[in-house]
Amino acid sequence: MPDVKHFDPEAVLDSVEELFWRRGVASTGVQDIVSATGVNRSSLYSTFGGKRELYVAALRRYADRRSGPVFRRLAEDDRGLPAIADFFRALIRARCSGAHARWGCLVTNAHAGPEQDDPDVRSVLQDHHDRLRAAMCAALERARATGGLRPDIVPATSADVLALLAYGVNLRSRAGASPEALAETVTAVLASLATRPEEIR
Amino acid sequence: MPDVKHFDPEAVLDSVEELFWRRGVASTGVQDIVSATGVNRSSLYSTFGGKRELYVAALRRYADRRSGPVFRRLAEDDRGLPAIADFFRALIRARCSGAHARWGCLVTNAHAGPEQDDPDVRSVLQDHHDRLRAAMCAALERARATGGLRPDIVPATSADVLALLAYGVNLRSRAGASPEALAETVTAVLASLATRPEEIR
DNA sequence: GCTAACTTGGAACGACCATTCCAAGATGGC
DNA sequence: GCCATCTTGGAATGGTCGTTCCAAGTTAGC
Repeated sequence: MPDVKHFDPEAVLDSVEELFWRRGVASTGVQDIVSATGVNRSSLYSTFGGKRELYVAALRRYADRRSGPVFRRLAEDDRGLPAIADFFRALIRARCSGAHARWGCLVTNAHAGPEQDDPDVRSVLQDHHDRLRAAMCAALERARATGGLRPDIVPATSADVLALLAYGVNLRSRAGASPEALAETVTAVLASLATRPEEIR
Repeated sequence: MPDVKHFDPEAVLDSVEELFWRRGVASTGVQDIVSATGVNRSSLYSTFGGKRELYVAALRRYADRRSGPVFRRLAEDDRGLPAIADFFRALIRARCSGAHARWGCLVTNAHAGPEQDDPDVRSVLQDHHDRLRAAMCAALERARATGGLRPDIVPATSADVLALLAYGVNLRSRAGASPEALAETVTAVLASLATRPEEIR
């Protein structure tokens, strides 16, 4: 009976995610979203709530659709350390070149801003962190199973190390760190985990 | 001949540094600075320039007076790995408890915001990063000299690892990471560098 | 005590902020 | 074609933003 929406909310969230990712929450106004999407303010507010809700939705979307699949692939990859090496290779490439070069990671960026003390945001951060750690841990356990991990390495603890390392890569890539230097840093960490250096590939 | 300043610019910068540190650049208005310092807008503008200049000055001050001495102490400490362990112990304590708990590091935070593409800000970030790496590298070379470092460890590369780790600690502590978990993560990295586990203390 | 030089208080600026409101428009079922 | 129902356009809200401006106040040298 009623009128139907004249736009695709999912497509709007895509644009919003990109805006917040590239320019940050504080620097992105509702007007910017209106301009970028072509959707009217009223429609934005009636559909999503407000700026805060838009940000949380975009953040959740980023964690689900961008980080999520990557983490899942890592967790399901049964090669062990080479899987982790590939993860970091792809990460560094995405952070330093291509369409999103020097944008960092939306979730990582959220850690550093005032937005992180919003409970909804905080829960996305925690969830994201747990999933990253779990994926790392799974990959390390594969490495252990195939004998690729040094005997004194504890997967759960080293998963934390690798997670923090990923945040570091996300951060420093924003300031223009060279992909080569980042790759060397990552390789050094992986070498400290491997029984044989060639394990990392 | 002229009138003299009725306030201490250094004291103002102290307050400004704290405001930007705690609440972030974007969320801190000039009005907040006026209220916190009691110094009039006109005086602020005629003395410092504007908000951008105030932020850059505060950031530089943070790097010089907060990070600087800590880096210097680390670089001059001749104990090797225990010096690095102490550095991280103090870092974690400062980030997770006390007056600045969960504030993170002003320089680390600057990486994630839109302020980082200001050339002046960028140069502070680069300088800060270089000094952190150099201090880590110096400490690692001491460890090498005293035989505390595994033979396959390259100080310069591991310095990069430790620097990224420090950024990771700064970031995650903001989201409420437990000091115990962070300490365990750091210990795992240090253990991978040491010839003998007891080297870390 | 006068004056030149600088600081200070406080109002005012225009631009932008997120949000609200309502009349006008569009739609699907009858 | 009509109506109930939702969406849309666009103006308007009150607030805050960073910055500017100028008159009034304060000081040191003469």
